[in-house]
Amino acid sequence: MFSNIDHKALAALLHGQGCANSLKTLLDNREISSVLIEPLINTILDSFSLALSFVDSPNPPLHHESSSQNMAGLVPQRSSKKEICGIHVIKNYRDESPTPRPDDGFTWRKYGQKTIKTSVHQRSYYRCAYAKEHNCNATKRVQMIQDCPPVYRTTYMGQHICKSIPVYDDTYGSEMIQFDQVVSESVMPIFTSTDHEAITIEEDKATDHTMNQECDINDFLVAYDHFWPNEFPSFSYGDSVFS
DNA sequence: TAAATTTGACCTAC
DNA sequence: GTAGGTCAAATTTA
Repeated sequence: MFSNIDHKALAALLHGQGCANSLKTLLDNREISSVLIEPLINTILDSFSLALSFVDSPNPPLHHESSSQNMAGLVPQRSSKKEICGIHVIKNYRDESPTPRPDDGFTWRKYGQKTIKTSVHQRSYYRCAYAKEHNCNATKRVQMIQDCPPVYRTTYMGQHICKSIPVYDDTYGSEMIQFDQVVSESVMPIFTSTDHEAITIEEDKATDHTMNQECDINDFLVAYDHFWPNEFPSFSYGDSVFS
């Protein structure tokens, strides 16, 4: 089952989900008041930051002091999530485009490919192209998880410290991640980019039994084809910006 | 010809 | 012993 940290990350996400629901209710009722809305938005953003921090960082930042009290009880601490050589898994994205998207804002170099026992598809391994020059430890794994339509899972690991220039507008920061709507209580919330293009986040284990068992509540999938045709909402992770 | 990719071998954790 | 991850030589591509 989930670790204590996973529970806290989930709790943070659910907290943000609840606030997103409240925000939606306000908007539905045309109660467009900054006094009401801003605290909710701040709390939602903090929920994301905190949830990510449980996964990624021993010292998670809180972007909005104004709402940090709302997250009382969700004390950040070092994630107990699976580590490989001290590197934390960061994100999984599901790419429903015919080919895995290479232009995620960083330059990658393929260094390996393996047939995975639990999947008929091979898994490709990439590391940052500047791994040696800048001692950047960022890596990613790309694996097809479905033939029709082609679906790829990309798992990002480590942090980019190479300061490579993201393809997408850097004006998006972590604070630009926002909830647009919440589909249901049983579905993870939806990210949107700044043009409000919906990005579905699915909990992985419940739906993908063909993959190997690397995913937990912290790993989620994003429909790339919803994501990439528009400006990718880069989000900060420590000193890195993930796109 | 340099850079990128492929692929079999090797290493390590379980 | 097995499986996943990485290395590095060989091969391909621009």
